[in-house]
Amino acid sequence: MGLTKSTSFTAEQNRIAELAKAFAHPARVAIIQYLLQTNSCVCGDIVDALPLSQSTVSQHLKEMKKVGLITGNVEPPKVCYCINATGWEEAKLVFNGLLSQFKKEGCC
Amino acid sequence: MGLTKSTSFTAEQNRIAELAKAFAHPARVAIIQYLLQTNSCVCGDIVDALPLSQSTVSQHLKEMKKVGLITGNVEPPKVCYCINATGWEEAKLVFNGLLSQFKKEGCC
DNA sequence: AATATTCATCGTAATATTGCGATAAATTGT
DNA sequence: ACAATTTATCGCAATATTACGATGAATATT
Repeated sequence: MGLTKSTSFTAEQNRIAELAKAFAHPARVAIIQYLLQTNSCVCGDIVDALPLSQSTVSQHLKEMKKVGLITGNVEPPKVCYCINATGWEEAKLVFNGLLSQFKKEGCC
Repeated sequence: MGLTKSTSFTAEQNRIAELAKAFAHPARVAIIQYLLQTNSCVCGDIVDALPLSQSTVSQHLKEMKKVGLITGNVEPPKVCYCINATGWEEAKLVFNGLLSQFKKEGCC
């Protein structure tokens, strides 16, 4: 099965894949769009805005935080989730860099 | 488990997620980079360039073709895989559109 | 027709992801 | 201390993904 070591690929390839995963599920996209569109960014509000349970949303948030795309500021008893400017800039660089490489004078 | 219907989310959210999946695995990224960097784009060459079996590479190519990011032109007995200009433009629009929405005057 | 080449598909196995309910942890307010 | 609120984590189940070898399909060559 999926026993491909990440060492089989370059660090850049692994990083791109990692960042892309943060966008590779509609719930994640919905969360990101919600964070972009509001200033509230409280976890509970995100849960209310999505057709998913609190625990599931929490997991998605955790994953996106792990790759550096969002941050979670504790404001007891709540947690304020936001886009992480640093990670977001990296994503912009990475995706723009990749997507701008195609010149349509292609082969076939 | 993963019983979230895609109908729970907007068509746009599903499409973004679908396109992101094409970039969400290092092998896919490697394939895309290979296609960007060469004009050869023959399936066999891609297989040789990756640490994966022919059947596995074929599956990845199939998936990326399904979402419209690449094309496969049959040139018996070979198949020439290329970036699909239309799908690529859509990906650029989609990701640029999303990534440009963040203004750092954020909340937290 | 038989063979060789190239790629797609099938069948199967291993792992990863997604999801939820239940429960734990942390803090506030009483 | 006790209850209430909010979020994280655990444990489990279902599905999806990834991977490979084996086999099949298609075409070109002999």
